[in-house]
Amino acid sequence: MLDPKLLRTQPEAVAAQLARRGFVFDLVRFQDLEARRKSLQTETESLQAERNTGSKRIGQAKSKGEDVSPILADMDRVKSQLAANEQALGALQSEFEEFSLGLPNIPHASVPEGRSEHDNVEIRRWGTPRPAAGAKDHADLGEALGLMDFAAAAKLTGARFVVLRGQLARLQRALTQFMLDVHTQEHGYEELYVPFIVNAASLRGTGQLPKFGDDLFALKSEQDWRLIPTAEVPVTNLLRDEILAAENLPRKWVAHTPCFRAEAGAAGKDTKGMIRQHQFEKVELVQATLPEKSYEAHEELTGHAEAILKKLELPYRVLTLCTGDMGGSAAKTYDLEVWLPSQDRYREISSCSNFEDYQARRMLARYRHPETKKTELLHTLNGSGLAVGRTLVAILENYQDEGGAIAIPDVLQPYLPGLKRIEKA
RNA sequence: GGAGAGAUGGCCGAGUGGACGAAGGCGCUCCCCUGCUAAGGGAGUAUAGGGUUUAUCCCCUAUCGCGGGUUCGAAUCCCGCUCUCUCCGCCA
Repeated sequence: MLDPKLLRTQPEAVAAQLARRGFVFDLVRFQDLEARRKSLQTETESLQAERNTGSKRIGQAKSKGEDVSPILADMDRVKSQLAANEQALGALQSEFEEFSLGLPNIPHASVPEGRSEHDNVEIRRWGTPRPAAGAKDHADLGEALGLMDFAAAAKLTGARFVVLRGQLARLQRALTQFMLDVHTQEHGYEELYVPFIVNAASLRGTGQLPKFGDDLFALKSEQDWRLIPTAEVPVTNLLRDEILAAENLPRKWVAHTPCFRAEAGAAGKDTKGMIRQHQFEKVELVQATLPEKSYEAHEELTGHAEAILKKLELPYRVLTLCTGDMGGSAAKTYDLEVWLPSQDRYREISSCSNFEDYQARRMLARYRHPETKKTELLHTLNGSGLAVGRTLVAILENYQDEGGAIAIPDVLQPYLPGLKRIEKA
């Protein structure tokens, strides 16, 4: 959510900033809503004040044994007027809220302007990509090994699921544990396990609702519950309605969870293999920082995700997402893309974003300013560190040999004692 | 799943229709006193929204788990829900 004061005082400037994303801020509608809100709210609140003082006078008069009927008659008028006002104000406020929740974040000044993924800006590369020639894709490799079974998953559930077997299942577990260990032991994150089902308030807090509900799996239960699309949701919402002490900042959390995505708009995309699944494992990094520290933290957090790729010796590049490709809640996003030889290109494996106070305002995540003693909004950040399923894909493709066997990266040896290669049994 | 009890500020806890945004205590902050320590005295100490303002101040509104209702007036009465605790059952 954007700062309502900013919206009120500088609506044109906000509109110009959002236009960089290609978002059309309806200035006329906003100013109309705002004008109606202001007059209706002040009017309603003064009626409430009138009612409150009137009620107090009745109490006082009664205790003195005086006649209260003249005041009561007056209260009758206030009451009926107030009822109408409160109803109108409530309706207006929900309209206003819906409008504000639909506004995306203002992009940071350093974010390149652009319309689509083609306008993203590559800022660095690491490693030497192996040539595409002769490289099999991960699905062919995995199936040939007999360790990756899409048909079985289709029987159990449907398309966009997979069954991993044997050493591949074990490799995924090793990867997860490796990532968690690096982030907790080398990067200072606290490890969490969190619910994989969340309520609507949590999804609103991080920005998945109200606009992107189609991407979520909803549970058929009494409660309004959804499967998490990312650990970002439960982890960041730990901050919801909290006021942290400044000395406890930054908070750095890492959590491994499955992620569930309906992939509503992805029909026909990445239909083969494990790239785009309804369910995948991810290790997620989340930070909450002082506002003035968040960009520093953003670079740091991105580096933490990169560290995993480096240790696994997987070639990758880093992009700054352009205004048009960035998620609505983010002020700035770096994507990490890993080299996939079979596709002869880099594919997203991590997305690291600074949300500034956009999520914090939605979820009232605050800290107490040590000098002013007032509450201020935190800045929140997150990034994949990394998407485990896609990391598995990258290892298969980058560590394959001519015979279709997969070498195990050195750094995973402690997690897979004795296993040097995965090959057909 | 069944039965019962409960939810009040940072914490404990009082409050069953009117001067209650909420006693009292603890904690915390500032000041005073005290030659150190201990003790003592005073003041302050929720959040959000709005109005006003350069800002502070000030004013208004809302909030006693959440949502409705009754009433001139609700922490207090009524209805629904959520969560917590205890016992029983079941279960990893």
